[in-house]
Amino acid sequence: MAISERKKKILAAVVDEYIRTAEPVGSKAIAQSGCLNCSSATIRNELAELVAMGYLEQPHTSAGRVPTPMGYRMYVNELMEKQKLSLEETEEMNRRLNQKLQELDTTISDVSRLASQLTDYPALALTARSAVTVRRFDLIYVDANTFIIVLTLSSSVAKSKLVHLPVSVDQSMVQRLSSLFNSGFTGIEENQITPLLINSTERAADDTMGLTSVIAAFVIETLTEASTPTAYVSGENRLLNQPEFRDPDKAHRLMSYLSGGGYILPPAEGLESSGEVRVLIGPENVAEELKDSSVIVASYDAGDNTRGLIGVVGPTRMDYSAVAAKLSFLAAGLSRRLSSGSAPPEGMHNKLIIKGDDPNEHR
Amino acid sequence: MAISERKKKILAAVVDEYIRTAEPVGSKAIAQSGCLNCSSATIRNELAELVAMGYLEQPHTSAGRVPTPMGYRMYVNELMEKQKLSLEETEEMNRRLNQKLQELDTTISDVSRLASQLTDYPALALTARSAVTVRRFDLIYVDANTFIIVLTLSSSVAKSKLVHLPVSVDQSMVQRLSSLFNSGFTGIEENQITPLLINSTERAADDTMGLTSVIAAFVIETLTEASTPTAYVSGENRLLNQPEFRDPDKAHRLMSYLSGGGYILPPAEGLESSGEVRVLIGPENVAEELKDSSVIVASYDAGDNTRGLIGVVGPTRMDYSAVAAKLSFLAAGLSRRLSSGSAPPEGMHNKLIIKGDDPNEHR
DNA sequence: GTTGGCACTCTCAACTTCCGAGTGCTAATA
DNA sequence: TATTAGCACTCGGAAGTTGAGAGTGCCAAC
Repeated sequence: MAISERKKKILAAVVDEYIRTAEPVGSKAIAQSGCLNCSSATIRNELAELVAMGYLEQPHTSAGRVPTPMGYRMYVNELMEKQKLSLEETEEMNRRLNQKLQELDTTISDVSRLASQLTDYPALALTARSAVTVRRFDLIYVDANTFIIVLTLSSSVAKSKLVHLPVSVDQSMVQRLSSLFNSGFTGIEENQITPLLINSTERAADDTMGLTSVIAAFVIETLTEASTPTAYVSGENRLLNQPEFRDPDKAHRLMSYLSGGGYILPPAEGLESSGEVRVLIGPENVAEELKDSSVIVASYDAGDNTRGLIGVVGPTRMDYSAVAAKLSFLAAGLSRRLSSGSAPPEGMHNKLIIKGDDPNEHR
Repeated sequence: MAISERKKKILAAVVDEYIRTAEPVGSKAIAQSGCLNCSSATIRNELAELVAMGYLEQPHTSAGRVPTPMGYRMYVNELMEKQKLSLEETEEMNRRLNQKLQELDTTISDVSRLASQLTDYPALALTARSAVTVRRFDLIYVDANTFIIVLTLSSSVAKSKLVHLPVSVDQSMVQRLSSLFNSGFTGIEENQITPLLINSTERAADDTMGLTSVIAAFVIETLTEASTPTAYVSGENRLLNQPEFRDPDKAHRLMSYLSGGGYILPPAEGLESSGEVRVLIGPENVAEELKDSSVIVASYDAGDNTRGLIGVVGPTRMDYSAVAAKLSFLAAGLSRRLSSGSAPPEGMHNKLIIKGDDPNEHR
């Protein structure tokens, strides 16, 4: 059965009102809201039909109506007015985003924190790096017992490590290893680093002290770390602001789940363009713990064909429109700053390093 | 007025029982617990006096007694039996500690998570690095537009950064800068890096492209970061396990405070030897938000004359004895692994890098 | 100094009552 | 045929009531 225009309006009104008040919505409230010119009785009839159709439900006879997941779905897909952020809001967000991105390194987890602050829901951020390889090796000889490994990754990040040795090495050995690693270990992914490769390098370098395996271990570690998606969760405690989580047990369940990490995300994969937003309502989530919560995620482009996610978790009664707008904005801002060219994500703070900043900015 | 031996026993019994059950403790319960041979009436008399002395209080007439902060303080200082960890417990903790420390980098925040898991309270870890300087500079020339900065810090950690340039530089310039920084910027603290110093270096290097300031900025950033204490909080949500935080508002208040970072710690400074434990009970805390919670912290030695803290937060009704034992053990373990010599905290995973591992281990 | 006994207090859980919001239905109306 | 006004009915939740039980303080006896 098709849903009439008026029913849509009524459904939208119910969802809006419920999002605002967290209380079941009665026919009278809708009649008074003024967007329809008809009496509460008419609306009651319509409401009854919307219940029959599965868009709404009643907690009990003679309470107001509450949207079902199906109702929210309809709302998200067709009814809600896509919220435009006000000028002040975008400025505020830009300001804070810039501020965050000026700090180094922990960018992504900071953005997750920012998302949580802006939406007042728990937020999560997921990096999803794809294949990373070593582009270049440098070994710096410090003294007979110490050298530094410097790896330049395909993602244009340099990682280094200081190694102390219980035995002494000479400079020529370090040099030999450096060139061997540069030819043998660059451009390959972590899973292509086999014991065989390590052994042959060790023999070729005439290394009897196990230096090769130290270096190889660092390479494997670094590549694994760089290509493993990690999830950052922040603001779990904001859940307690929501009336539906006044039950400490319920809140605790979800919060532990969230703290546990981001097993939330399998269903959220497959977002294409950055800034695109996906909404998962209640039972649409695969995780049991999320079956009566909603997740909103936006994807961002981190360069190198990799994309990450930022999102928030809340009760099904979420302000989908506002949250979606904010996340989308954040994701887009993040993409602009991270993806363009192959500039390193960290430290765009200096004027000199201007590669691929926001193309809309005139400088 | 001095407190009699029997009163101490009774007080200890009340605290123990209250820690166990979170319910006010009645005279009968103590009489039956069997550690005193006297009737409940006698105990009632003693209890009344303990109330008068300020060690206990009654939520209302005709409820059992509950310890006051002063009562807890007495308990912690004199009465509680210092809990010994069982063999299984220490083994389990060692196992997990080793496991954590094999992973790199995020060690401290991992240990905080571990502390939270072990105690089932929210935990925090604070690094408190002191003055850090650069010990050595290396600039690696990659191509005309790219070079890598490698800083070796006095804390025996190497930090690196890949720099892309919009202009081209020649190798000799990079070399010049490298030696200038090595002579001018090593061994000094962040606050000694003045615009004057930067300017003179710039002129000496004949650098018209601002490379000097890029490098200097990275140095400042790195030193600042390395010497700024950071706090990691984990397991905030475990608070909800405690009956005293069943009120979501109360829980929320404390959790937000914790998520905000570690302003908790000023009062906890001044712990000397590592593994030493300090207990702050209720109003002894300076932070308003902690006035009816307790904090237990243990200090660890991170080498280089720096010490950090790990601790947990919970209701005043905490199992002080068990928690203190566990934290002390964790802190000691952490110290052993971090402090000895100047071995880098990260990556003890390889047999080769054996500097200053647990001296009790025979290998 | 210790104990048993007893009257008293106060909380908490269970139960009851009652109000009002909101419904569904019916009959009247446009 | 769609809408509206009116009305009886339902049900949840707040407020009030009650009773049981745990625990106390105090007194008199040991």
